[in-house]
Amino acid sequence: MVPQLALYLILNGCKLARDLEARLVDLGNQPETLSKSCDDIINIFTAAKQGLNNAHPQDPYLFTHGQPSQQEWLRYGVITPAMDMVQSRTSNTSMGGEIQAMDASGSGNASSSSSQRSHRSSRKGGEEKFTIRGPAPQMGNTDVPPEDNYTWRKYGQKEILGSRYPRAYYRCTHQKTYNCPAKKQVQRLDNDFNTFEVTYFGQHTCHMSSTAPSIAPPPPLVQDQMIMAQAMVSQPTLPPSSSSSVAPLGTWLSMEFSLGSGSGSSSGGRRGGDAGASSSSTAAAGGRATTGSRYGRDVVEYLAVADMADAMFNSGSSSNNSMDFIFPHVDDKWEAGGGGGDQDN
DNA sequence: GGTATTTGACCTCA
DNA sequence: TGAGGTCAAATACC
Repeated sequence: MVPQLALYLILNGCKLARDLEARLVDLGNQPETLSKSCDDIINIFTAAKQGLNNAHPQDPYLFTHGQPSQQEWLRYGVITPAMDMVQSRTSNTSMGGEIQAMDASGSGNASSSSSQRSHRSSRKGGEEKFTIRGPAPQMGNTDVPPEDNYTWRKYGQKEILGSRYPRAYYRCTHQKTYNCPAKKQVQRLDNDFNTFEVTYFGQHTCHMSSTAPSIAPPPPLVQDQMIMAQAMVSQPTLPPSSSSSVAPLGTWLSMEFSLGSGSGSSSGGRRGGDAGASSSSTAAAGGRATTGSRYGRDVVEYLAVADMADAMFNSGSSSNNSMDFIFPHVDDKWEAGGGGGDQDN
């Protein structure tokens, strides 16, 4: 029996390879990018291989229960700082699955001196946070942070001392309506323009409110699972020689799944016309960073994500391999020509 | 008109 | 005191 997640990784590795092949001509004069893409693919297959090697015959579906134990992670052979991070997060997950604690900002490569600085909020009360990293879209608008199925409103941007790129500040769109304290900061890495570092603060309470929209954003558990998948891809058990904890092409795969077959949140947002042209706040050229999506789209996206996550991690006894459910979406996306052009995140 | 982003000013804290 | 974080007026888009 093959762990489903290993299959997932293998398939994603194949897709990354195909993607690389398709872009080979364009990247012919970009050895660094090529090298990076190769690393990504190698990392994914390495993780998959280790997963296969460490899979226990009696435990074909490792993540059936959604929240694997430390032992399960270890057995799977993919325990890494990121896994540790996820593990700590899941272990601190309450019934509602809210984020309790996490700070992985120091676990990766030092992105910038400023990023090591404590945030204002953490100065105040040690507000819990967690950081994830991933590549900016390589096609289309590369300035938009990845979609995470919550709706965010940008409320500020700041040049950070020692950082080449500004930091953008977002808070939950429902902050006022539902008193949701969730926030996030998005910043490119100094040494890697193509990589975003997204730091989340606080817990989303908007989906808990009895008056909140009937269809809420994905439950944190789903997000945990998504992050697990990201971490699997971005933090395979490779020697720490890969100084970067970033996995450019693959890290946001699960995020991209959330885009479903649509053209990305931008098309559903109020700036549909800016699709593909919305820019970061720095690229002032008229566009705007559309970080959130309207609920109308979120509904569809969330349901798709939830179903896929469920299929990925909870397929358990089903003989009907859920991967068939998952990857057609991926294929759609892939075949959409890297459809990034229309995607806003 | 409603909702979003931009951006300079202000606030907070180490 | 200075850097990071937030506010809020101005502006843009639907």
